Order: sequence, then C-alpha cells, then structure tokens
Amino acid sequence: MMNSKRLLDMSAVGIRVGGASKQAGIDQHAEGSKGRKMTVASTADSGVILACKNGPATGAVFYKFVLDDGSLRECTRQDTVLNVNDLSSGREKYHLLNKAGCGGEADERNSGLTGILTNGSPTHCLIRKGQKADRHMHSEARTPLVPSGCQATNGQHVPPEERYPHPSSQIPVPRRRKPSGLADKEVMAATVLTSLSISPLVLTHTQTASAAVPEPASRGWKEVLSTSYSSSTSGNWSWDTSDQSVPSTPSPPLSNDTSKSFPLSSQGDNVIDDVKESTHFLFEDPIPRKRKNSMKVMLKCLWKNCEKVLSTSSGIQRHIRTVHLGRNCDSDYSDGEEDFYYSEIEVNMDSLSEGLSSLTPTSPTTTGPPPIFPPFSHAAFVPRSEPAHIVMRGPQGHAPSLLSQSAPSTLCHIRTDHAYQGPLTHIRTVSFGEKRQPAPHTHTTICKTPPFTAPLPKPAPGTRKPRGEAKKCRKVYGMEKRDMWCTACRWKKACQRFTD
DNA sequence: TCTGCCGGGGT
DNA sequence: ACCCCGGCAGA
Repeated sequence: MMNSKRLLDMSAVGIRVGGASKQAGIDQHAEGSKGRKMTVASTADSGVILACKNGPATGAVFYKFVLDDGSLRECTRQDTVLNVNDLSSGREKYHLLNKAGCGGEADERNSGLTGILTNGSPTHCLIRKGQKADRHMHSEARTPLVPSGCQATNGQHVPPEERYPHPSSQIPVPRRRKPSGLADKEVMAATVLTSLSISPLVLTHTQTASAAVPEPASRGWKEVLSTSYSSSTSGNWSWDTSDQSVPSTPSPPLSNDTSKSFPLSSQGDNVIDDVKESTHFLFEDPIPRKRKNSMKVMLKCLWKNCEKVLSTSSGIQRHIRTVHLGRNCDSDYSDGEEDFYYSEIEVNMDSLSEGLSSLTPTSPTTTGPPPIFPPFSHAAFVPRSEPAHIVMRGPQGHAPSLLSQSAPSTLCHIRTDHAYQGPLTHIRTVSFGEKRQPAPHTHTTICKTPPFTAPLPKPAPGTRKPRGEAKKCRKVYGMEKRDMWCTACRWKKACQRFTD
C-alpha cells in the first residue's frame, strides 16, 4: 500500500509519488472557500514541495514545485495529467493528477497521504489507514484535518480541545445513523464486498485508470473507496476494508500510538468508525444467547448513585442520555457525543418475582416511568460481563472530554473468567475495545470501590459453561495423539488451548 | 451419539 | 498439584 501511488485530492489536485515508499507530510493553509492556498510538503527526502493556490475569481489553480535540485516550477490546473518526471531531476517520478470535482467523489482509495486537505468545500476525513500523523505534518494542518466535512454534517462547531478522542478505554459506538434506504445499504454492502474481493493490484490499476474513466463508470468505485476512509461527506457511513474488528487477526498495537495519533490526526476516526459499525450492530442486534432457567439479561446503569436497570440497550441509553447527560427527554436526538455506562447483568427473575412482580421490565418505548429495581442483591443479580462503557462519538470523533471524566468511578471488572464469556460479550467482539484493554486506565479491567466486590457466589448449580465453538484438542489431535492435548483436555477439563 | 467439561476422587 | 474419570448436558 505504501508503495502504491499516492493521490492527494485537494478538491482538484492529486499528487502521485510513484514507487517511492515515503510518507507525505502535509501542510495546509486554508483561506476559505473562495480563495485558497494550500501547500503540500512532500516526502522529506524527496525535496519536493507542492504549492497550490487558485484565485477566487478565476478558479485557476497553480501548482508550484520545488524540485530536488532546488528549482521552482509552476504549472496550471489545466495540466490534467502531468508527468513531472521531465521536470524533476529524474530520480523519482512525480505525477500530478488533476481530478475534476471535489468532495467525496474523489477517488482516495489508494491515497498514501496521511491527511486530506480541505478547501472549504465539502471535504474529506481521510487519514491513511494504519498511519499515524506524520511527524512532518505541520501544526497548521491539524485543525483543518479534523473532518470538517463531518462538521458540516451536523452543523456544529466543536472546540478544538474536544475534537480529539482522549485515549481512554471507552468503547465508541456508532452515532445514530440517519435513516437511509435499505437499498442503498445493500448496494453499499455489495459494492464493498466486491471491492474486498479484488486484489490491491487490481485496485491500483483501476485507480490509475479511473482518471480517464467516465464518471458514471467510476462513480461506484469512488463512492465505495471514498467511504472506505470515512470520508463520505454525509458522515453516515464508514467502512474499512482492513478488518480490524476481527479479534483473531492480530493488529499492530494501538495502545502506544493512539495517544499520539488521536490528537494529531483523524486517523482514529477510521478505527472508531469501524467500531462504531461493530458496536452498532451489536447493540442493535445483539447475539442471541441461551438463557438458562429464569435468568434474564438486564442492563444496569453504572452512573454514580444510579441503580437504574432496564431491559434494553436503547432504554438504558435513553435513560443515560436523558437523566445523566441532561439531554432532552422528548427527543431522541443525539449529537453523537455521549458516554453510556451500563453493565449487563443477569437477573434471576424467580428471585425477583416475589417483590417485583409488579415491576416487570418494560420497554423503553412504553410511556410511563421505567421500572426501578431496588438495590441489587447477589441472590438476584449475577453480573455477567464487564460493564459496557459506551461512548457515542461525534462525527468528528471527538474526545469524550468532560463526559468521560464525570463517568462513574465504580466500574468493576466483574467476572474474570473470560473462558465463560469469550467473544460472546460485546466488548470482546469490538476490536477497538480489545486493543485498548491493556491500557492501564481501562475501565473494564479496573476495579475501584466496586459495588460488587463481595465474593461472587459460585454460579448457581446448573449454570454450565456453554460449549465452545472452537475445536478442542480432542478433535484437533484425535485420540491417537492424546499426548498432544492440552493438560486440561487430558484431564477432561475446559480446554485451555482452544479457548473460545 | 459425540463431545466438552464439571465435579469429585485418588495419588 | 497432578491426574483420572463418571456423568451431565449441549450439539
């Protein structure tokens, strides 16, 4: 990917550095939508600087190059495809791709840039996947690099200090997507799948050709590819071809980089958006699990001094939004920057039935006050999983800021026997949360003044660990190679090698 | 019926 | 602690 050509879409301009695996630093000076002046500092060792400006009236674009030998060259936008090889010293080839249009139509699929410049028009939120903000990136570029296109989406202006996600353990969840046509989603999904099935080589070729492909033919690609980097100006869709949400696929650790890259770039947006999608589906469509006996999964608000228990995630989120976040009770509106702290618990309805027979959980959609359960008793509540600390991030991928700081401090890792939970808990299915778990401040693993610190009662008789999906030693090695089994398997205990 | 694994016992 | 196994329960 790094050696793929690089396209910088400055609403009209792409710069392609062929063959060079260097990371481009970006400097940007935005001067509004009319007059604009942008400067791109290319690779440090290439010595190439591209300056772009256009006049407010003429719209003519001039590109200024500082070549390796120090000479200056200028060209105009009309040079649709300019091979700068003949301009340069010949050591490297620099291509200029002048792309028509601006905004999300640009093909950014193979962009090797760490950021996309904005120019006042609907802009991108493009950060090259897997790259943190380049050290060459100038400070001036940072703020504009915040996906201003997304800002335009909700029309809100957020102070800069709130724009960048604080590297915390919070699990971001998707902001509410605006309803869109099902057909659109299906088309999008199909197109994304199609794009995934095509090798990067083909993509590169397609990308190269796309400059000359008529718009209708390349539009589908461009839409998909642009959304691959969360650059859709609508801000309603994001997808990434690098499946970071698969826990079984080891990814480069984020723990160290996130703290740096988050404040510096919008790279986190991609990741966050990934998680957003994952968690969105997880919450919208939780994996059905077997419930034994009369155990029912409830969601308990973990806000301080709040014992609210609701039966649905939407209900608990609404509760948090309205009660703790002070949102408008009447509106389901979410500005996308909310912290949701709640824990999934199992409620023994039998134990509750005596005193709470009249307080059966109600759907949050029903009018009237939601049920409030009395303080928990361990006889009735069996914590099932880590508390779900959910952060609704804004379109800018802002830091949770104050909301997180006011978060409950009593989060507790309730049950550590992950073998019993495995990927079943929604936290563990979220790659982002998974990566962040080692963070020392991870809420889900820190136990402070926990409300459930009392020795947990053993699982009630009859509660058995659900069978794992993974093949165990017995199946993998067979009876003949029993000596290759893990010890637990040999002892007919829970397999330790192939945990779920 | 196969398989995972809990619970219990033996050393 | 290590090892084994009866038996339960899910697939």
